[in-house]
Amino acid sequence: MSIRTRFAPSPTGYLHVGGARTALFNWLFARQQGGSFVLRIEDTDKERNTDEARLAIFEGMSWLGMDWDEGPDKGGEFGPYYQSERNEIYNRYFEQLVRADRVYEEDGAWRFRFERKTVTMHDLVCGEVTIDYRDESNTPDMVVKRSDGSYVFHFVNVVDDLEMKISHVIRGEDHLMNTPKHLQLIEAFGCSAPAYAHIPLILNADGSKMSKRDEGAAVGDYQKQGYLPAAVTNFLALLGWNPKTEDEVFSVSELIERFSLEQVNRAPARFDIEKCQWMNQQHLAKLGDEEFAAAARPLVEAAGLALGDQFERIAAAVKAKVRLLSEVPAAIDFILTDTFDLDEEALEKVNNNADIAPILDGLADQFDAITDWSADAAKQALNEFAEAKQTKPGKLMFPLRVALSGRGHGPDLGDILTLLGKQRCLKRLRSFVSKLKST
RNA sequence: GACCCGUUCGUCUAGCGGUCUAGGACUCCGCCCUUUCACGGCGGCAACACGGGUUCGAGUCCCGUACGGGUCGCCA
Repeated sequence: MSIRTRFAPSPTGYLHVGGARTALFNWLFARQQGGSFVLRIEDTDKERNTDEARLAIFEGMSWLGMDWDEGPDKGGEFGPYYQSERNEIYNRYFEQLVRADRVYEEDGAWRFRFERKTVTMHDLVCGEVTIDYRDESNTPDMVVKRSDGSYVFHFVNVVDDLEMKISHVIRGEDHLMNTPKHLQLIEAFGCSAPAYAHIPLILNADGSKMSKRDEGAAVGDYQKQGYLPAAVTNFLALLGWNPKTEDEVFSVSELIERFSLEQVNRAPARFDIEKCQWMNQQHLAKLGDEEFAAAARPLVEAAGLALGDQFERIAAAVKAKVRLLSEVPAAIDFILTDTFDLDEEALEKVNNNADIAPILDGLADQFDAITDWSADAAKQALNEFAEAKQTKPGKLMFPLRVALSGRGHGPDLGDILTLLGKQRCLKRLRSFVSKLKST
């Protein structure tokens, strides 16, 4: 029996992180088991479907690195993979229900007649769950075909999973109560059911249900804010699943290797953006300089900054210092351009030392005397100067940092000195001194 | 309301009857490293929802209560 999983979103909005995580669990499981991962678009709600939403699904999936073996634009043995194109198949299955007298008409719609008995499912995550269908008030016969002739979700979803030979249905817990309905339908078709695994939902930080519109709900936003797909994947995987080790930072292939449905939790998890950012920082730090520069480039360009020919080195100087790639432009703008803001707080800190202006002025002279500029040469000059002034070099480094970069945080001072070069350092130092005097 | 599922630090979680004076991670705080900024290292604060059982022994099993989530559509 081959392992086949699927992700079956409906194109009615952007790709939601909850949906992405469902897709991820299916994808990880399929990849680990050497099975197939199918993408099926459930576009039966003509009113709400949009092309934009359909594209957002493809883009989100691709960005996160979840490739599908069968699906739209890819084809496969069990297509078509848009439900809107599968009507003949549904008609066939519906006829079967008619012949077996399992459906009846009501107001033009067709209802499926449940068997009035208890239905037990064996969920891979939730365990054994029994629902009593003898209680008719709680489980009214469900509509499978609308009065306009179209089929509803429960029907098409079940038919497609059967037709596409899906072996494991991994979906959100919001479908748990639907499963006995699906089981009854499958039984009526005389087929055997796939295995089910219902994974807990993702909640907002305050514990409320996470839905569209909520902060951090759209996968596309993570891309815009400069998250690495591998970091988001890693974070999402750890929400409701644990790898049984104390490590938390995993590459995608490590996740595939370790994933297991048995280790999926049953309680819903809250979405903690702080930890997600930390995770991103961890993944960012593991990148090579070249990779990091390539990942940061589009965001720096989008900020309207000219890259210059030293971009890779400049970007590398802040690699271990940012949590999000979107922080990169503001972290290096003072190197790429000469017009940048002076941080008031940092300036105030420097001004706390009333005697600093003449000292920095003297340091500028010292720098000016350097013929062969380098970070080491500049630091040596700084040391000698500090000694002459009977102060510690460390005392001068923060003011120098602020003078050169306009802020208190940033790349290593040595990197700043090198990347800026002698002339720009001198100019900034002098102009900063004049600002100090005038304050 | 009915029916399901759940409940360990603020958050993500380890724990599957004794090894738990409950472990790890994020956040926060302190120290160290760093002549600067970070990274990093070390340490600290902080949890078994509550009440009954079962048991020699319960965070771990059972039952209630409370709380949270889900589902009750001709949406998916």
